[in-house]
Amino acid sequence: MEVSRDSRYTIRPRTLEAILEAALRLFNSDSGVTMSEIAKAAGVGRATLHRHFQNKDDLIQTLSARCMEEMNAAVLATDSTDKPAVVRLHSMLKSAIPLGDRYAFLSFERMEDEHLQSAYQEQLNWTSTLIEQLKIEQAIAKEVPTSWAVALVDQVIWNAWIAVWNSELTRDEAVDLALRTLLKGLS
Amino acid sequence: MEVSRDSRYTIRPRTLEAILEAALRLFNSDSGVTMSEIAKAAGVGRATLHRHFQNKDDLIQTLSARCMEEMNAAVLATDSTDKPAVVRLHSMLKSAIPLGDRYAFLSFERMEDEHLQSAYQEQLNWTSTLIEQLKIEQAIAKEVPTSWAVALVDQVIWNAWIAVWNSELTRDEAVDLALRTLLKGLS
DNA sequence: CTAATATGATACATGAGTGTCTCATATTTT
DNA sequence: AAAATATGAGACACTCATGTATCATATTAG
Repeated sequence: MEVSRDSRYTIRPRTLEAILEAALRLFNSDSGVTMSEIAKAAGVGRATLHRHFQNKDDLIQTLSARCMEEMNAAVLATDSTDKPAVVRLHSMLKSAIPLGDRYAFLSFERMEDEHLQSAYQEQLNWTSTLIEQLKIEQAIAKEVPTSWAVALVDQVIWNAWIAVWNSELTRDEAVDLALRTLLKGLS
Repeated sequence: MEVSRDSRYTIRPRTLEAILEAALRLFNSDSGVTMSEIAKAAGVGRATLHRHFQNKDDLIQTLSARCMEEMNAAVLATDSTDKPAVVRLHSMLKSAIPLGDRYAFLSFERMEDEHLQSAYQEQLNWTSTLIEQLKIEQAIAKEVPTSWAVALVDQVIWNAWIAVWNSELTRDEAVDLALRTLLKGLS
């Protein structure tokens, strides 16, 4: 990985991080950002961007892959299949909410790359399986469509991340509120 | 209202409807649609678009105003302040979910127009007030931040509309599921 | 039916974002 | 310190969406 467009140059770690960090932030507030804006926000020359990424799609793809890896690593690191589904959901939220911006980016951007798309689908399937387990353990009702539950989980994670980002809630408060909302609603 | 850019021409009702309908649909799937794409989807010449809308912002603004009116009319028509808050929430969902695409458009697009922005803020305040009433009537817990509840209502409406649009749920099923999710979560 | 006029198609000008290249400079490596 | 090399800045060409103007045609109004 990390193959630059122009093989004559090797991107410096700091440059790469600055670009991806700025790109993630800007894409989350406006999917129509220009390469110039990203370069400026990253404190990097516009030419450097084009030196290492063929085009915007290439940048998005690299960013998507990065986000996917981070999410998978974070969630799987704390997951333990043998524990009750509610516990698994809680630790999943605890891992995912701090990475809410990554999560949202993956949801928002349309992925043209097939490999990435199937990886994302796998992530959705992971959540589906967890939902099914929650149903078996009667933590959530059978009548609730799994697709509805999966979508709600996605949105609650995003909600929680926003709240933390706005300093409306602490990280732990957001996690608890998210779990509570999923299991018991607002009551 | 309905003042065209070029005062020499008066837009025909069918043309206006076709444009706004197509624009709403396309904007909801990609905020970066071009005027050409909108014209094509509306079955209208590109020139006609420019004849009646100064620019894309003008189109978005007109569309926003239209959506705002529809939402307000639909929600206020069935609202009755004297009824229990849960009943009001239910009828609000019933009115709003079929207009989910309008609702989402208003949430997604950043409104530069001050008048529209304050109108939208007023809508959010309306929801906030309803949430407060729900707290007083102990339908939802006091500890839940109102901002969290408002955001959740927004997202659940969008969720429900998507489910209906995908034919995963009937309109009534979606309304019930949305209400249930808000009040009792997935359990 | 006839006049008025909104629309479609086309051509054209403009501006913005993109992508490439070059060279001086800053940074890293040895 | 010296060599290697990644970066920044600027100039350039290219593409595409935007916006305007014109004229023939279709639609509507009288």
